Amino acid sequence: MNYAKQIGSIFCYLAYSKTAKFPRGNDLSSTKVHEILANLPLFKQMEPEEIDRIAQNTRKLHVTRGEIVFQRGDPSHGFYVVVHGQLKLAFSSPQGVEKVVHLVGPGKTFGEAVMFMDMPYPVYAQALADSLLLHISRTAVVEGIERDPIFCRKMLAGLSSRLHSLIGDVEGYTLRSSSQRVIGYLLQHDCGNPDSCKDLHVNLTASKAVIASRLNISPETFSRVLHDLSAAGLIHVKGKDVTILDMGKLRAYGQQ
Amino acid sequence: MNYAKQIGSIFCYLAYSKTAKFPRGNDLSSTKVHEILANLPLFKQMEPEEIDRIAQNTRKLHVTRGEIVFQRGDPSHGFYVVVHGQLKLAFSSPQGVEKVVHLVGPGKTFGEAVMFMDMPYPVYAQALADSLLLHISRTAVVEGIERDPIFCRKMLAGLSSRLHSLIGDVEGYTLRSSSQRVIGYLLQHDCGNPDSCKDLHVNLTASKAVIASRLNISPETFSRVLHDLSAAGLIHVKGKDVTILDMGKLRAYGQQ
DNA sequence: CTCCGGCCTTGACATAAATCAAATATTTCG
DNA sequence: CGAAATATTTGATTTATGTCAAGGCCGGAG
Repeated sequence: MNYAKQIGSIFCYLAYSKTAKFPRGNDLSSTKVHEILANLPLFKQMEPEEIDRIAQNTRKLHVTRGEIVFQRGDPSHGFYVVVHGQLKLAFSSPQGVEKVVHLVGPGKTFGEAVMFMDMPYPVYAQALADSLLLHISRTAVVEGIERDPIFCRKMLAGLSSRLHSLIGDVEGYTLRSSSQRVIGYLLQHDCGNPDSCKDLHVNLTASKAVIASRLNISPETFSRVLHDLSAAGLIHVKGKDVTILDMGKLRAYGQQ
Repeated sequence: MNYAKQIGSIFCYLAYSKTAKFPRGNDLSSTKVHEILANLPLFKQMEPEEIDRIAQNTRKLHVTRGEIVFQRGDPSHGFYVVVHGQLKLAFSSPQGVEKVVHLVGPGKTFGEAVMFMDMPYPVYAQALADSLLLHISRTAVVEGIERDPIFCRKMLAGLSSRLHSLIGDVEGYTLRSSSQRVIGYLLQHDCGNPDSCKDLHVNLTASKAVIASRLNISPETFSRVLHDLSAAGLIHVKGKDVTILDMGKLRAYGQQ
């Protein structure tokens, strides 16, 4: 069975050189909200006038690197879409240790779950890079659900898949060693056909410390694991570029 | 701030002496499915004829202690309600180590999330005691969603709260020590007003080994933590009965 | 009652991974 | 460009928790 698939989605924050679903170079702040929304899978099926209704209740949000979008404990009034940039969702212990739960990149949404409950955010959100977000208000979503069962089903599907990936995370945290988690993370890039991926190039989208936290290991351990895998000739690391030299052996290494 | 609330819901499987929402002594297999459904929060708002429609697509399921309800990898065709009894959801590593993700007791549901995706179960379900389950078919749910936006919202709320509690679990696993997790588990029984809970009695609903697995610690460590807390005069343990002797100190002990 | 088998506890020991500390890279920015 | 800040690596040490092993307890079967 496919190891990467077993591991689930702890490891969904690698990116080939260009993942951007939105134009990058030009001025996005002038892009019509409607356009962006219409391109999200969540709204794909919607009538234009419905999307307009949503757009009416959507506001653009520019955040700079390091900026906090919301704090743990804040009340939720809607959910967010990342147009470009990257954010982390994390909590910190009383002693100040930080744990990254999730990394969110372009085209991805976050905060849906909290929106549906009368509960404050259990995590905080911080921008890892200057980013453009959309904030879609709860009322628009609730209306959308009343009106459109398909939208509702998509919302359910979205939550379900988030839940599924969290289960994968829990499995990783509880059942796998630190090196297995790192390997699973790298193998996330497994393309369907392993044979065609003899020499796979991978790009870490965040600082190694952040990724380490996401994998629930210390930066030191992360560094050491990468070192060991390099020494074993399984990967090659140059800065944020990781080349998988031997997919099969890497997968096998993770199995034991 | 309230520690137990921070910890979230790793720890939702303690029970006061009687939690049963369903009659216990008499023959439940003759109870009308309709009745049981109508008492679930999920279906509370529904018209009787709608509930009938659901009941039409529901089947009763008797399982005996140790029986597997579904395996990891099985396809999902609906979700389950526990009428009475108890189940565990768990996965096991290639090396055969088992990790309990969730304990499900009377009145609770499981398997909703997987139902909404085209994915096999990521965990398996096994009865910890002889149990009566209902299985509600996916088609009934999908129909219900089409027809009734309120039902849809409740489904969303249910998934959201599951997600929320999983986040709490992740927080526990990654940020707390083993003794903190045990304490959080015990404090789950925090009633709203701490002053009125000077002497709280708690009952472990599953074997200590299962609970230890749920908390992601070895049975030995679990035993030792309980021992230490007893030695410190914070709790008193007699078999599966745990008495919290000093709530405040127990909470403080967990804080550091 | 009393014997058996599964659970639980306790102790001794092993170990993965964290922490601490210091040396290098790498990036940022005046 | 070059200095300061930040990120990463590497080594030495500590520590929490797991593993192994043995003994005790308790509840059910006979």
